[in-house]
Amino acid sequence: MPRKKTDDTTLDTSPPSDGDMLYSVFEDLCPTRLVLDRLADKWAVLILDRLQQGPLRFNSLKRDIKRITQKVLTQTLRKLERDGLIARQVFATVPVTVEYSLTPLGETLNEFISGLAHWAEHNIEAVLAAQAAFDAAAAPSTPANVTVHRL
Amino acid sequence: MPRKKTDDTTLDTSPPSDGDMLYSVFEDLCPTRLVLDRLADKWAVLILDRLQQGPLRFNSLKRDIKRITQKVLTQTLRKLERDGLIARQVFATVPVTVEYSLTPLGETLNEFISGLAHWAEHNIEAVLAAQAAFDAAAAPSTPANVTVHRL
DNA sequence: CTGTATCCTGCCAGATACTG
DNA sequence: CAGTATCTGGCAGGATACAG
Repeated sequence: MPRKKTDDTTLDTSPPSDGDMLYSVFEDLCPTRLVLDRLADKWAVLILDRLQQGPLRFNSLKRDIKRITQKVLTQTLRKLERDGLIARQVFATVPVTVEYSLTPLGETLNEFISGLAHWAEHNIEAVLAAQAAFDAAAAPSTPANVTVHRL
Repeated sequence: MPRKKTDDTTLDTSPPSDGDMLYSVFEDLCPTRLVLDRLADKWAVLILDRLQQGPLRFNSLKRDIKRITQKVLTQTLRKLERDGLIARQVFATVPVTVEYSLTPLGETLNEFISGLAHWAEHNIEAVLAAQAAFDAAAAPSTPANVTVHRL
């Protein structure tokens, strides 16, 4: 069976379509949302990151990205290929060889991811602290000198 | 009932934990992943964007972000609050009033989102073109002078 | 107004088996 | 080696009802 066109994760059918603004995050066909949806995919980011160092074969990726299944790896690679972020090259060796690499477009996106990673590492402390504070306030299991009575 | 500590979407229990690298996207507790997981949330980005113009009340957000349900709005606001990205202020008016606003941390993150939006709008043409080319190659329903025979 | 509590449903990741 | 096909369970997200 030939490759089927899997239109999922691209756009959803927005029934009411009550909007009259164009190209907004509030619209379903917003470019930002499309990109965000790609970045939303944990595995996609992992793959993009992995390919930063150069082209890799299918099983190399599978080995590197531990705990990813063949199916999900294939699906994610297809999506990235479809978006023009990675390139797929087949070599007619005896057991066929397939190599994946970043396209120029994929490289520019990767730069953004790097920037985001930088932000994340720079601010992770603050986020973690905020979470701890929030949790402490919400669930004071034993906040300080408070005695908890249980039946 | 007091607010419960909802630890979902924060970290998952990684059973094998086969990694010996620290702070990598390959680790589950990678800062980048944490941030990415927030951005992955469609509604979260929408809220962050909405708050860019200033503080908003719960129902304002609900009205602005069409098609979001109360439950999901509340959940998302809690997550963002927990991460220290937005602040929640309660006014003891007769029907209680609650206002949400960006924290400084949230504002810096928003700048990154803006950058990403810029990239998206700049490159959406290329992505769309790549998708069209991919689909055409994968599903040549009637690519050119090809006759399709059906029973 | 600003939530919480339930129930319900669809979709997607994971596991598994098979193929060129 | 690099996939495809199929089944399944869990859970995020929607709808709805109710409450302080």
